[in-house]
Amino acid sequence: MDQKTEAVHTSQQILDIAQRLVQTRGFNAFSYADIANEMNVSKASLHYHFTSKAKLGVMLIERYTNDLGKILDEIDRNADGPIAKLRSYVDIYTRVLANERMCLCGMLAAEFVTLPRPMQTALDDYFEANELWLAGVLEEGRHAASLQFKGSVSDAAQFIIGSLEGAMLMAHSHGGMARFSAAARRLLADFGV
Amino acid sequence: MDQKTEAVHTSQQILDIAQRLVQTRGFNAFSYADIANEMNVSKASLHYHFTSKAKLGVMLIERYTNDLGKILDEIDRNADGPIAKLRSYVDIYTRVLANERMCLCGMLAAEFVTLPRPMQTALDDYFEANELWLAGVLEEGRHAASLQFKGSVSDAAQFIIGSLEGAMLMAHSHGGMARFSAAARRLLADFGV
DNA sequence: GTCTATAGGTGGATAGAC
DNA sequence: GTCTATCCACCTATAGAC
Repeated sequence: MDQKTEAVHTSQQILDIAQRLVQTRGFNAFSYADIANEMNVSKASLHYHFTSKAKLGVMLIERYTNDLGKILDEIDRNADGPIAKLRSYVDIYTRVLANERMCLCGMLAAEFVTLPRPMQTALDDYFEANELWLAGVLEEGRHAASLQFKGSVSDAAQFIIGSLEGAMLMAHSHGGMARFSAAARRLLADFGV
Repeated sequence: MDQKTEAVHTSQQILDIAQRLVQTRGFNAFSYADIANEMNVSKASLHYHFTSKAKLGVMLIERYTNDLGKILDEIDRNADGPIAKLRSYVDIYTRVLANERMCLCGMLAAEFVTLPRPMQTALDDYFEANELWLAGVLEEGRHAASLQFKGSVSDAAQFIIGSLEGAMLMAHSHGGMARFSAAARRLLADFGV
């Protein structure tokens, strides 16, 4: 492996570990030392790849948003209709929780006021992306009469996001996967799924 | 005011400030220094009232749980039937958010794995108290046919708690009170309210 | 009950050698 | 790219005077 490949690889590994730490402990409760210990490198090495914790945080959110985009694209390509899309969307959360993690951005939402501005902005983008995609699915479902719900699609989209994040938050600390699954089933049922 | 009264007053004031800081910033993102600055006393004085941050945290949760108990008792005395009780329960969250705060225990739930054991245990008790009370209301409402929902009362109670905490979490950082109110309306509607 | 002073640790970040 | 060494700010907590 040449230097550049190695560099990319290291950066990715740092992001992977940092992401897991944020998803389990939160942004304010992990440190460069945590990552350094796990990788058996010095803290200074990490600063070579990410000059500040704030920038590392922004990169985490942007990568997470990007990964979500790819998943949503794949759902759009493969899922057969709004009901399947909604189910697949819920499955995203299920898989995260199965890894004993919180949604990265749900965790960061709790810490929102303590985060540096650039991270707050990146968070806004993440949730907006979720909302826009969901609104599209709901609109499609309403038009095809395969989904039943009242009110605006954006209100409904925001409700779904909030309920899933909240169910995840509670399941992560109290009740585990069984609790989340029950909540997800009930939520889907509210939309006729 | 004698010494004892003064002591109680000071402890309460510390708890009040600490509670607000946890509700807005989280347990890991506030310090004795924050409280000391606000009260114009030294950090050491605070340690006289609460020897450790962990104990302060436990006291916060216990007081919060206690206050909730009083509110629920009052709802039980004054509210006319399950529908009114459910509405009043949602209003508790609304009032917290109107103060530009998160639910104390919702915030702590996000930080759960980083909290000292005694705080985790106290958190369990808080959510169990919510769930038990809600389950009672739901049972009553199902029996009187004033509330409509499927599945077990405890699943439904857990769903309500998760959805409200999640709606609050999202509203706190994105969308504000309007977003929470819309979510609360939709949630109540799902139970025929 | 409150203070000053301080201990002992950890945080993020930088300089400069290799 | 990684290291050691170091800085400075902040953290929780304690000792001891008042």
